[in-house]
Amino acid sequence: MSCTEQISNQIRSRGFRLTPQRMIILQVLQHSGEHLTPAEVYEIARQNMPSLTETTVYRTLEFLSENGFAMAAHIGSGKLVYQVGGHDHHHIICQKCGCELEVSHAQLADLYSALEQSTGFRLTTSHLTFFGLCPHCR
Amino acid sequence: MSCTEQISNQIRSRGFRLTPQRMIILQVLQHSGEHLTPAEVYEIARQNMPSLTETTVYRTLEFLSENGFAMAAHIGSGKLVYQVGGHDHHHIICQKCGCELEVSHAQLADLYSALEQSTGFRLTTSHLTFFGLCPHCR
DNA sequence: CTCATTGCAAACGGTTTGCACTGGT
DNA sequence: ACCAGTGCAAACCGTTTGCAATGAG
Repeated sequence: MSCTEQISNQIRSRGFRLTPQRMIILQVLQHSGEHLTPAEVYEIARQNMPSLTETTVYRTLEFLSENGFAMAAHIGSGKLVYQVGGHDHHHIICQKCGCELEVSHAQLADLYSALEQSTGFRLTTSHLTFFGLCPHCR
Repeated sequence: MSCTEQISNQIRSRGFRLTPQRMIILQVLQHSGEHLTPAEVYEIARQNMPSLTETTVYRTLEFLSENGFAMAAHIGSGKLVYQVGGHDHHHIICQKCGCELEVSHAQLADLYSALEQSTGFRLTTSHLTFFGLCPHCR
């Protein structure tokens, strides 16, 4: 059973309705693997379902993240993005040229446990964005 | 000479004009010590200068951060905030009750140098926001 | 059949822009 | 006197909302 099917079943079994809109948006997120803005999701999903509205994309993304089917994160510049699955990673963005580098969550694991210990919080942040100057621009 | 005066002189000596609006906005940032949203700056500054417009606040804050007189950062929920000085700190926000905890930059210093080493970037991020559950809500 | 979900259109909040006026240098 | 900086009003973009119609269960 594909991963999308797993989620589909969960949606139904939790008493929500599995609409074509939800399936397509899920597939878009799943297929891209990356984090997408609502506008990006809309653009892609629309190709399979021209009748889809942006409103529904917003509502569906909120629905998915509220119920743990997708994750929402604020990426640099304050844009909201969504992604499925647990591919935890972070970004470093160069302030000058705009290039991006991915940082695995493993590199932050120590920091996370140290912070959890010192603050008592249980951390769930799924995405951090660091800014700086890349080797080329510094 | 006060810190505001230092900046004032720098503004003039770099060929920019030192307007009452810029002085008041600088004082607001300096006095608060915290990071403020443009709207908050506007609200406070307006008390001393009722004729001040929100447009000017936006343009002045951009001017200040572009020229290194203030720092801009994206805080959780994608809001843009500004602050003066180098009071580097970060926040942990509880997803449930919304309470905030300040995290000193010292706790992240090790991570920063490790990241700089492994990526070659020179990091300048002035503010990170972590999300999680506070001791009370977890 | 019922109610969750959708589409449409309109409102919203934060931010940006064009343009004429003002005031710092 | 000149031009950087301001105020005003209107545009802009991403997001949210009210309401009637639809379609999944």
